[in-house]
Amino acid sequence: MDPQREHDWPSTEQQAYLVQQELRPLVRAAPLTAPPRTLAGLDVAYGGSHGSADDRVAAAVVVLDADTLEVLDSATAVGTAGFPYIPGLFAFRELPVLIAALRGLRTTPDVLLCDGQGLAHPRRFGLACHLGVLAGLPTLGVAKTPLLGSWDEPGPARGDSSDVNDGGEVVARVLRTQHGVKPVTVSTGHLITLDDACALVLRASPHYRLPETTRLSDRLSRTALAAAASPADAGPAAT
DNA sequence: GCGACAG
DNA sequence: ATCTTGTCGC
Repeated sequence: MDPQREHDWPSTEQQAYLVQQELRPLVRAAPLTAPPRTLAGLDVAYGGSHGSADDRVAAAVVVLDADTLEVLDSATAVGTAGFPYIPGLFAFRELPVLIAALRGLRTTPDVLLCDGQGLAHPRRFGLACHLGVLAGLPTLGVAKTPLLGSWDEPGPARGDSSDVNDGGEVVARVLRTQHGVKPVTVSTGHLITLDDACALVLRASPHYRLPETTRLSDRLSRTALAAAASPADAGPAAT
């Protein structure tokens, strides 16, 4: 009775690669069917001892009016990070709790603004693509730092941008959301064009480097994590 | 082979 | 992501 199997089962990491390979063809490069009326931001906060593969996490989703950026709906979920942080496999770490949070919404957002990459990924299937396919909604990725690719430094003005190239294709765009700030990296997730994705990110970032969707979901996920620290946690909770 | 590497 | 003091600037 060896503790190990005789046969070499695929490692968890290898299985994750296979899942991405299977799901990637489901991504649609189609444009938005209509101007979005609502935008949703998603983020995850981590707590407890870091580095561990099963720490406490809290996810938050905040739905905003696409024009006024007024908060229309929000939901949170707490859980466990059952997957380590591996660049390229980031989605497997945050997806479960993010999906749980999404299920707590009363409304269905028109577009999901994800905290990370979409197409700008080694296998062209980052978190935003993954989330788009699973939720069946238009998604885009807005990352604070690029994961790969090369690009020219964009101009200094708000709205200035430059295409990110990787392997001979444009996979993202670095976009200056405020004058003089470090650009964010925007890439398509699902059912949206890169032009529309950048326009939405810019519209959602009237005051700061990061869009309000990201800032609000970041804040909410942290408070949700703190609130769930003492009591025995429950499932998704709507606000 | 070596280094880099979303959050 | 998270751990953290002081510091620059409006």
